[in-house]
Amino acid sequence: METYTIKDIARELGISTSTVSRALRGSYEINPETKRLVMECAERLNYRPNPIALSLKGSASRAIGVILPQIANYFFSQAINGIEAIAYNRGYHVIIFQSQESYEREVANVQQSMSRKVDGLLMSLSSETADVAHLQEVLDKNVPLVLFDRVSAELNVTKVVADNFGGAFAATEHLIQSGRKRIAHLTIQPWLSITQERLAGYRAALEKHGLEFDESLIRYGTFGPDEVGPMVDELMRYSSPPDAFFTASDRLAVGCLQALRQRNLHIPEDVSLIGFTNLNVADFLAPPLSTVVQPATEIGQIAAERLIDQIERKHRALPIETVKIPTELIVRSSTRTIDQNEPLVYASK
Amino acid sequence: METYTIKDIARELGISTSTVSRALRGSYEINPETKRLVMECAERLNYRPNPIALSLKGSASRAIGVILPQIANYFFSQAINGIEAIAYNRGYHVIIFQSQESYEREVANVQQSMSRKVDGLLMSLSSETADVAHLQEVLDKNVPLVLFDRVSAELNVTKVVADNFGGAFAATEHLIQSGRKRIAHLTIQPWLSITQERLAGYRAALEKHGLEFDESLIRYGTFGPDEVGPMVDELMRYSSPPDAFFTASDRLAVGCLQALRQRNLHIPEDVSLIGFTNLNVADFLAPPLSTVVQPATEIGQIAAERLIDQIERKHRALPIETVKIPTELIVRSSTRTIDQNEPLVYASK
DNA sequence: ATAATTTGCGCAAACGATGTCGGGAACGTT
DNA sequence: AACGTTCCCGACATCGTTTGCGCAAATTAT
Repeated sequence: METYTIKDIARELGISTSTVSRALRGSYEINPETKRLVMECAERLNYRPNPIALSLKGSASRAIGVILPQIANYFFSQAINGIEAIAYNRGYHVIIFQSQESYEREVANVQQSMSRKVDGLLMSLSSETADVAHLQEVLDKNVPLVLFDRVSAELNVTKVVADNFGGAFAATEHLIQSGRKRIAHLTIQPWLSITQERLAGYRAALEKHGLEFDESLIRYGTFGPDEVGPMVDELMRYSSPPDAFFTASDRLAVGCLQALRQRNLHIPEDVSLIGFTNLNVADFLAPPLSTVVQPATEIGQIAAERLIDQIERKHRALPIETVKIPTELIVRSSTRTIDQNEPLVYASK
Repeated sequence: METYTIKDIARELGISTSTVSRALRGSYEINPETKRLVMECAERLNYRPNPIALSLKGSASRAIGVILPQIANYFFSQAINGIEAIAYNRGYHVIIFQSQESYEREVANVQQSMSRKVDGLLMSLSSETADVAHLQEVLDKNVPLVLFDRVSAELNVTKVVADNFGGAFAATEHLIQSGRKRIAHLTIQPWLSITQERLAGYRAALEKHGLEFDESLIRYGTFGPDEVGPMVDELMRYSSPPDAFFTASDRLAVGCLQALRQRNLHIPEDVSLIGFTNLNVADFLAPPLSTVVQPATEIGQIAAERLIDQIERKHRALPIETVKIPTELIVRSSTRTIDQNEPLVYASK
C-alpha cells in the first residue's frame, strides 16, 4: 500500500492539485461533481494528508504535546489515559514527552514540541523547575497552554489541579480524629505548588484541632532512591517521635511503608500511615493503605478538554481559570484507631 | 526568543541559503572561513533546524516511534524508561503511542508514525492484533522495526523478549516443589507469543515432574474489568480444585489476589499464587507476592539499541535475531509451603 | 599565455499541502 | 452586442531545508 499524495489524485483525474485540495476540504467553489470524483478517488487510493506538510505550512497539526515528569507513575499514567481519551475523540493526537524531573530536559521538550508545531501544550512541571521563562515564551507565541497538577503561580494560564488543600486537610484531620497527635509530613520539593497546598491543608487541620504545627516534623524529599529511610530514622529518634506519617506521593508512601517495615515499626500499632497517592493496589498492601485519591483520569480529561477548547476557539479568548477537582479520602487499616485488645494481624478483612 | 531559519542566517551574512545549509552540515566544499562565520552566526541566533522541514524532505527525523498497548502498566512504563534513556543519549526523540489494546488504534498509530516520518518503530502488539499486514507495510517501506515483548512469529524482524518459557517453567516448578499439584494458569489471549511461550514453560515443568497437563485448569483472559472473579469461581467449583494459581500478567495477578480474598481463600494456606509481573510493590502486598520478574527496563534498552543500530547502519543489513532476556524468579510468602502448625498471619516478616 | 582543474558558492527544484491570484466559460443585464 | 457576474478551476508562490547542477574566480598544468 503506497502512500499517495494530492498530486497523484490530481494526475489520476487530470485536474490541478489546488482543485483536489479544495475539493477535499469541501470548499464551496468546487463543482459538486468534481468534489465527488475527488472524494471517490481519494477513498480508492486510501489517501491520507501528510501531517508534516500541513505542519510546515503552519496550519493546525491536530496534535497536542504532553510534557510531564515521569510516565512510570500511577498518577501520571492515569492522567495520560484521561488526556488520550478526550484527545482521541476530538480528533487530536497526543505526543508525550517525559522531563524525567529535569529542568533542562523540560526545556528541551518544550522546544521539541514547539518545533513539531503542536497545536497546544499540556504540562505538569518537573520538580526542578523554578523558572518558567520557557513557558512564557510558549504563551508569547500564542500557543495554548494548560497546566495540571504541578502548576506555577507565575503563569496566567488555565490550570487543573486536585484539591490538594482539602485532601491534605481531610487526611490530617482523619489522623487526628483517630487519636494521633504527632503527625509527620513527608513531602516533596517545597517550591512546588502541590507541596505548598498540601502543607497548608495539613497545617490548617492541626490548627483547627488545637495541635501545634511543628516544623521539625516536616521532611522534604527529592526523588532519590531510598531517601525515606534516613528521614524516618531521624524522626523516630526524637524524644517525642511521630505517631503518624502523612506522605505526599506514591513514591513516598511506598518508600515509607518499606522503611517502617524494615525498622520493625508496626502499622497502625506503632504509627499510622496515610498517603496522597493513586496506587491502585493500596487495598492489597500489608496493611491496606489509607489514601487520599486524586482523580487522575478526570484531571487529565478536564485538562485536555480545556486545552482543545482553547485551541479551537483561539480567536475568542476563553476565560482563564483554575479548576480544582475534589479528592477522596479512603480510610483503610493503616490508620486504624488502635484497640489494645486486638491481635496484631493484618489478615484480609 | 524568536525562531530563526536558515534564511535569516543567509540574509545576515549576505550569502545564499544553500551555502548556509552546507556550512552547517560541514560540507567539504565550503570555505573554512565561511563555515566559521555561519557557525558563529547560528550560535548567536540560537538557530535550531526545523525538524518538520527536515522530515518533509525525507531525511532523518531523529525520532523513533514507540507503539505499545498501555502506558499505565508497570512493565510498559518501565520499558519506556529504558527506551528513552538509550534514545536520549544517542540523540533521538521518542514519540509514544498507545494502542489501548485495540487493533484498529494500532493500525492508526502505525500510519501516524509513518506519516510523521519516524526513523524507526518500536512495537509491542496489542492483544487484538492477529494480522500483521500493517507491519509488513512498514518493512516494505524500509523503515526499521523492532518488536519487543508481544511479538509476532510472522514477521522477520529483530525481536527482544523476556525468557517467557524459562520464567514460566521456573514459576511452575517452584510451585510443584513447594508441594502443589493442581496448578491453574490464568493467562491472556492465546494467540500472543508470550502467552504461548509461558504456557509451554508451564506445561514443560508439569511434564518434567510427572504431573498431568489439564486443559481445564487454563483460563484465557481478555482485558475486561473484573474478569478474574468468575474464572476463580469456576475453577474452585471443580471436584478437585486447584491448589495454586500462576498468572501471566500484572493485571491478572492483582485481579486474582482480589478475587481470592473476596472469596475468603487464603494465600498460601488454601492456594498458592505467583505472578508474571513487574509490580514494584509485590513485596508489600498481603501476602508478599512471589513473582517472575521481567527485566522491563533492560528489554526497552536493548530494543532501542537494536533499533538505532539498524537506523544508523541502514545500508548494511544487520543480522535479524531474537534476543531473549532472562527472567528472575522471586519467591515470597504467597507460595510458601504450608506448615500446618503455623498461625494464619500475614504480618510483616 | 592558454588551457585545464579546482575551489567556493548561488540558482532552482524538490518534499506535500494551502492559499492568493487571476482567467475562461457561461450566464444575465442593458 | 457589449458589459458585468458568477462559477470553477489552474498557475504559482509559500513553508524551511537539502541537493544537483552550473558558473565564475582562483589555481595549476602545459
